[in-house]
Amino acid sequence: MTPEPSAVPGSPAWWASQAPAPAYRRGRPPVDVGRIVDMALKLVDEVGVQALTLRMLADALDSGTATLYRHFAGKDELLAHVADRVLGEVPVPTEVPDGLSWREAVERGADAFYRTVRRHPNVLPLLVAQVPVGPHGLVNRERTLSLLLGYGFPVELAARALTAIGHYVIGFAIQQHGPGAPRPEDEVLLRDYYRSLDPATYPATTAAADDLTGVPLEEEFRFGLGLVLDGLEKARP
Amino acid sequence: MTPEPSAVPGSPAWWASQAPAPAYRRGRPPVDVGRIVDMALKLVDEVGVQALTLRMLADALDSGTATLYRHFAGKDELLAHVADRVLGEVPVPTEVPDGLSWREAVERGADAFYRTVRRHPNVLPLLVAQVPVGPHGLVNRERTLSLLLGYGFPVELAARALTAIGHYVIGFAIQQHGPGAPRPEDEVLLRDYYRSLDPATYPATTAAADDLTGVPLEEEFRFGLGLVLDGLEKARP
DNA sequence: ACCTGAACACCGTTCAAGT
DNA sequence: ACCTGAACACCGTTCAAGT
Repeated sequence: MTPEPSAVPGSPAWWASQAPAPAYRRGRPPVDVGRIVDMALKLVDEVGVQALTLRMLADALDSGTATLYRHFAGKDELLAHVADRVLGEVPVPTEVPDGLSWREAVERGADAFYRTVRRHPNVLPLLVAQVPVGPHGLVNRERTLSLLLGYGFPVELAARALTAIGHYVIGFAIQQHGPGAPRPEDEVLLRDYYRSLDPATYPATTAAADDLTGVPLEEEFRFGLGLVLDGLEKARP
Repeated sequence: MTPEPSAVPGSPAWWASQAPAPAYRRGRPPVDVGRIVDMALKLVDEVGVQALTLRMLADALDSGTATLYRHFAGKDELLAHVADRVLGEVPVPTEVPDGLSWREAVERGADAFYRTVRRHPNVLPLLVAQVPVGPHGLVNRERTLSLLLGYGFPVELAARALTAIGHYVIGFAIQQHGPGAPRPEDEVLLRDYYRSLDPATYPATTAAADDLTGVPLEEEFRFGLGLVLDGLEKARP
């Protein structure tokens, strides 16, 4: 009945096996988990997940790679903590805000989530890879669900709304801001690329070139979110 | 005026620099690009992007890693072709289908896209990483845009609808089917995990445990897609 | 002219030896 | 009892030597 040792880092079984406060560490270790995760996030923000090296991280902490393995089973596990660390930055209200309609409150929540992940675009591949069930992910889910329930959503609709909106925000963010997305200065290149296509073969794409690129991202984000909220409005009892 | 040599594989500039039919290869090489990409896709389907090794791929092709570099500049470039290869499997209608409302046609298109990427869950991280502007991605975008235009969508709305729906499908698929998503047999574990949380701390999550897990995925997919389409219906002139 | 064995630099991970 | 230098196996990539 030992906890599954091969649980995938980031999976529910794995998070469940993680001690909330690692009791095996006594005294004040020279590097603690929080410092490692903070520094890892800083480096991921700078160079990306791929380019982050455990040696690089260890050097930045004035330590060695072997030391990291005293706190984390491996790179994947470390990255799962980095992802949850970012979710901890999302400001999720703890109670139903006064004088806001459900729609305004949900819009505000989705917006706060979006703005947080935009600050950490290189972390997006980690967030998209799995359903976030780390400590901060759980708290955020709980607060958002009870917000919806507080607005009178039936449990089932609240659950589905949460999934739909979460998917929308993450899906939008990674495709617009993730590593590999066109950088702002490349947007004009993408437009030129669409324009340079043969209009005989690509009539619609060349005609829509200006609408497919260069649209202010906030606006595009709000447009798609608005579609989802329109749909939810219709689904509400 | 040489083509940017450091263009990121998969980016517009990079695809633009790719010759449609590599003219530098004369005669019949023992391994051609198509065979490499097909085999790479097969291996990615089996073991995932991370675990795919160029040595593994070379062995499967009875070749050596150095040979692969005669056809691709590196692993990233190879993977960009794998991603576009999958987009080539999506059946996108070439003209407005008879007797279908725009909503039915769009629903059908999103569904076809969803079913294709579900067959290649390990490829999802590649699709999500960048706006797909490879040859097949371009053709799919063109056909879908002209479908919407054919139904009378204004150009701008068509472009935004395409982006919103594309984001929804990919975002949903990677979070439900991508590597790291709970496997079907783990769904019950995720439910037990939610249920096992302290109801005092997580009242909403424990109450919604059954609605957050085990929902048939087709149904959940259609629900969220329906929301977007409801919104589009409202936005149509 | 095209292919490739063998090497290179470097990665994640481990462990015996330090303090 | 805790930390870590140094090594290990293996990765993506390169190039000189083959045919």
